[in-house]
Amino acid sequence: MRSSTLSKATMGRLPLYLQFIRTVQTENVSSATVARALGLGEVQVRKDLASICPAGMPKIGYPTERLREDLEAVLGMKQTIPAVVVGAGKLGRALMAYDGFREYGLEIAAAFDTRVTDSSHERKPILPMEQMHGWCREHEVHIGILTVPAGAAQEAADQMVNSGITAILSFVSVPIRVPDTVTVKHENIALSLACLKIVAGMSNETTEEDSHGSEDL
Amino acid sequence: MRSSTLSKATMGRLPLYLQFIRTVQTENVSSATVARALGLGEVQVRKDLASICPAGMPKIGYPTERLREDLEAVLGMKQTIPAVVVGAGKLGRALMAYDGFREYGLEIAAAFDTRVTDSSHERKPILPMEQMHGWCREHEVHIGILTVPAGAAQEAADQMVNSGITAILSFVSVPIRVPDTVTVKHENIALSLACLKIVAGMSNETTEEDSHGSEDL
DNA sequence: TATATATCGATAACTCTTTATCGATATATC
DNA sequence: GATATATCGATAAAGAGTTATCGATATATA
Repeated sequence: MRSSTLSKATMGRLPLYLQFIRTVQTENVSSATVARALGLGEVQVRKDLASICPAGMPKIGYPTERLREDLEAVLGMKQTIPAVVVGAGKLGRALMAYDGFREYGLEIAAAFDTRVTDSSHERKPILPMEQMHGWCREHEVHIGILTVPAGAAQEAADQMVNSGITAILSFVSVPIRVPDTVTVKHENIALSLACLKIVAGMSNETTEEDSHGSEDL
Repeated sequence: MRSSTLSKATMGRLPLYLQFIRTVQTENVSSATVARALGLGEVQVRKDLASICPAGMPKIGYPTERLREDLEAVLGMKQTIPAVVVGAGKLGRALMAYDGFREYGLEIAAAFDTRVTDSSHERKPILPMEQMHGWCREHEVHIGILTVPAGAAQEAADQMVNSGITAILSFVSVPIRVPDTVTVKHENIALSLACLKIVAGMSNETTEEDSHGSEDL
């Protein structure tokens, strides 16, 4: 199992590196530069980058172009693959319109909803749920974004799984049950804000001890 | 309370517990039940809960009501505090309409944008950026959600800081620079999806050598 | 009352992640 | 060519987080 020594933690930082590397203009970039820009430890950056790009050179750093390519390769951004949105409410439609996905090799191809509202002014089709199965099979879509109301989440998820979706990004605040073969990632925005509230010390209970400014959680 | 023994990891799970506890109907709930429901380890749940609720009893479990209260207390949900949205685009307006924040003691009070579009049909005001400073000071708002285009992010963030915002939830994909006194949490949706793409094994780039299915991340 | 059982809390063992240290090397300067 | 310096990769140490184990205890049952 020595094929990918990429730990979860490292994996989570790779997109961050890519984001920054894309802004670098110089031919080479050192771990120290990256570390400073992203507020990470220099050694950590070196360790992360070494694990995916063997082109680092003493005194020089990493060749920017090569590093970017390697990052994109590992992150699977060479090709753009399609995703669907399930639940064409406000959030769902906002995500459809969001063009930031392309940078990461993803494209939202369509949305599905039980109530098909007017989608004539949208650039991408909003289709009735009944068509999801056929549509996803036909277009070989395996990634779905779930943005339905909590009450409809489980049923929608079931239909997604049934349609061949194997990876779900859920914005629903309740947990959903899926087979082991399907991966679910919850993106609880309210929860994120709540954490921020805590971190920012707006709740009487503060974790007052880490003074070295790393502000994740 | 001096219980600053709450690790980041634990902190991140507390809202998850709260979410589930709120659905529990029985008078008491055991760590095993919670663990099963959330797919966590039984011991881990016990450790987490023990750190915030001393009312666990052998053979009984935790008193549901008491546990909920303690969770809400630690998470600072006793009182609802206001937040503002900066950038009233599609995502910004979708977040304004999202009512899941209240469950976590947060409420979006208003939005600000450079171009003030028609907000007469919105329940909450969308105001011009120029008014942010005064408005936030007057209403004592210290949490902001940043949903402007990447190019406008830094300037908007500066204005937020200047308006007294000390915690920012950013949906912008570029890093923003803020003083040390301000906490920023990035919520990169595209990035989340990208990770999912990797996890779901759609980027055949991860395991080139023989792999035994090391399913990390 | 005695025994059995479910469950907690604490300690310890383990694993994962981060940080520190150090020798090696590419380039620059003398 | 010799020396200095920036930077890498590797190894080791330290720190966090997770999982396993075990004794203690509240209730149930005989």
